[in-house]
Amino acid sequence: MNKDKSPRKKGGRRQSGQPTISDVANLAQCSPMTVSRVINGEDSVRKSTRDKVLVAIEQLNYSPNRAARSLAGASQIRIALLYTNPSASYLSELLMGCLDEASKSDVHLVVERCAFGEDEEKVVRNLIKSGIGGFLLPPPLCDEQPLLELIEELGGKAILVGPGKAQPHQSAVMIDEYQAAFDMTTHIIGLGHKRIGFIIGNPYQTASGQRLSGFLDGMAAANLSVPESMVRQGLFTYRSGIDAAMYLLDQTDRPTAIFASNDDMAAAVVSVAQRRHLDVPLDLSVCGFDDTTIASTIWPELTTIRQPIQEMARHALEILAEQMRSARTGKSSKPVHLKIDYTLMRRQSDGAPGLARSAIRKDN
Amino acid sequence: MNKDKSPRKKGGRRQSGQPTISDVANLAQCSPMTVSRVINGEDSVRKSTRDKVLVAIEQLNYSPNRAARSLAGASQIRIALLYTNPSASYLSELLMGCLDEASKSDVHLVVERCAFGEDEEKVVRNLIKSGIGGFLLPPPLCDEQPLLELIEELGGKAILVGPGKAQPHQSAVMIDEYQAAFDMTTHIIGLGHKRIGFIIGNPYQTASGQRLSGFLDGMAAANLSVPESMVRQGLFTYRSGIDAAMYLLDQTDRPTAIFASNDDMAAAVVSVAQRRHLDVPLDLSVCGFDDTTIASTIWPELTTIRQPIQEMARHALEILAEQMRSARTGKSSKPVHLKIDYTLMRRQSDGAPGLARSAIRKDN
DNA sequence: GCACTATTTGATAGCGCTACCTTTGCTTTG
DNA sequence: CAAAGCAAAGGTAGCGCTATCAAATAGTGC
Repeated sequence: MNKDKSPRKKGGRRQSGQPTISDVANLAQCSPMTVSRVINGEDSVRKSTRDKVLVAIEQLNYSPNRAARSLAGASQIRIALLYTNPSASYLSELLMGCLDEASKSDVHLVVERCAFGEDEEKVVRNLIKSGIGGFLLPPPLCDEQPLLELIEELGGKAILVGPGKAQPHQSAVMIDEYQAAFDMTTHIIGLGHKRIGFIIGNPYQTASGQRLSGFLDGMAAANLSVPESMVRQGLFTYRSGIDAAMYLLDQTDRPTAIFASNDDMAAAVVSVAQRRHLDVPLDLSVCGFDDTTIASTIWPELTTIRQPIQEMARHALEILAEQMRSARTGKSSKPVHLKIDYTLMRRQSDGAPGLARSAIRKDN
Repeated sequence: MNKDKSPRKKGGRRQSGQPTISDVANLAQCSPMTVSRVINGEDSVRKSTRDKVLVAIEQLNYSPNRAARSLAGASQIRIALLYTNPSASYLSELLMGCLDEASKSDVHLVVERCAFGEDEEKVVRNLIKSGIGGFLLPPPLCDEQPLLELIEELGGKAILVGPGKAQPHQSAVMIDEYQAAFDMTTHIIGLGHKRIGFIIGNPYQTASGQRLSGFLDGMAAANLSVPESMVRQGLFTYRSGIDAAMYLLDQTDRPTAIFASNDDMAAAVVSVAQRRHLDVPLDLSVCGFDDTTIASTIWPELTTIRQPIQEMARHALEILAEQMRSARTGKSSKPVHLKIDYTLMRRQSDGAPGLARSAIRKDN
């Protein structure tokens, strides 16, 4: 009946001007259903047909209408992104990644604050009751065992973003914290440092332990000893970084480099050093971890480890959505543990120790 | 295959279990159409009927299905949130507010990076071509006249979030920058300071001028003079804050308080002060503006002005969506300029001018 | 070749809602 | 009292997509 590009017949209420699935079908000379199949990656479409459809999609610059899709498909997967500590930069990157993927895979994303240990349970219960089936948990929530158990008990699915260590029951997207710390340590050693201080992160987050191990093994691998006085506990906060830095720099044989388990503490180290008129990086190299905003705000900017948080978020959402979709059709799926590559961001806070540097060309 | 426990007649594909508009209509003994009218606040419904419907809605705890709504209504308002400088904390707050409101008012939100001055035009053109009708512009994009003109020219609508100054053609949601700076100045004076330094923000952002005026007028209102040596240009960056702080503190009669036009620069002031062994706030009070993450990360935490960014974002999106909706039905609407209240966040970086040590200790 | 599964494709019928038009039930008037 | 006017309610037909099932086509073994 409806022939073609006569855009409106009587009763036509179309307005968006966007091409529809039928437009594509017409161009590709097949039925809308087939186009739908191609879009949804079903594999019962012959290669030649699929290609024709793909070409038509490309040509029309078609993109499916979300509203129609979720109406018809009754799919509407709903996922909550829980957060506690609004470490803003982390959160916003996370958000960007999630948003992007959510709109791509047609997931309804709900962002909800979930105060650590407090009303946690209530929040989760409410969300599940309101139809949320999946949870995206960034640190430190992803390290909280009771929360994970609660979600599982209530029939929700969870995926962990950036946990220090993978859990057997939940999927996770993470970087190799241990390896990253190891690499950073090796990098510092490569600069010529031998006496290197380390500030441990919050002991309740599993990542802290991984980073510490990475550091220790990195030192061991270079046959460097780590006296007890060169390792100090911190809490991931700037304050704790100040205390730890003071302790480390008070040692009679002070370190020529300090590797802090996150950027906030590293920034604190820089501040303490400068108060003591130690030039960073000339007198003291400082390295952080995470590449949060503060790392590139302060001066000198921090050499640190960057996690591709946005990418991780995207993957996490994708995996979770996929698992939920297959769960709906009865299939159960095993937890996936995806490791993503990190980057060592070389900036201005590190260099060869002391005089050695001025003897060497100062080109970096 | 097992024929499932189909609780419905064949063809019934409902799954959500949520009540639909027809359920409400049945209960209220009227047609779905009437219910729709009530939901949409049309006024051609008799009071008695409307009440019956309202009761039914309440009873069933009905809420309309967004997907169906936007499919049928062909509404689907699409708004892009453009950003340049990923000042993460600002962005994430902005995002949270937008997300929340977007899902409430059924707006499709697209978040897009728009490099300052660079491919700006291309980004905007593409977005408009892809059906985006509205733009949410946070600083510094909201101060860029060419961008505003481009959007208007292409038929898009824009709303400015936190511009220094309202534009006659665009709606805006903002705080009173001038008044906030004035208040902060008055606050500092109230602490007992007389010699107060000021660091100006990036001269290309209109907010900078507003803040400066607020400061100057605040000083004038207290009959305090502002020697030229007490005001220094900055660029909103930490680096520029360091330079400005050094300049101000190098003056023979150095200030007892410094008010920086944003938190990054204020943090830099603290750092410089500490390097010179000036205690903050005992020897020098420091105040910032914006309440970004760094303000509460460093030690001492900064006293600063907090904008309720989330709330502003919510309002902005709401206003823009409303304008777009009415624009579609032919009505045109005047730009709205909404002023939101800010808060002076009192923290640890300010206090009465210290009497104790006036001389600079220069030991280690 | 023919019956008999696989594999692909197509037709149909909605998903829950609203635009648009028609009908109903009153008032207004001449 | 009929013609007309108007407000309130209902009916119909999709919005763009997918679930479901039926049809067509291709692939198999005897």
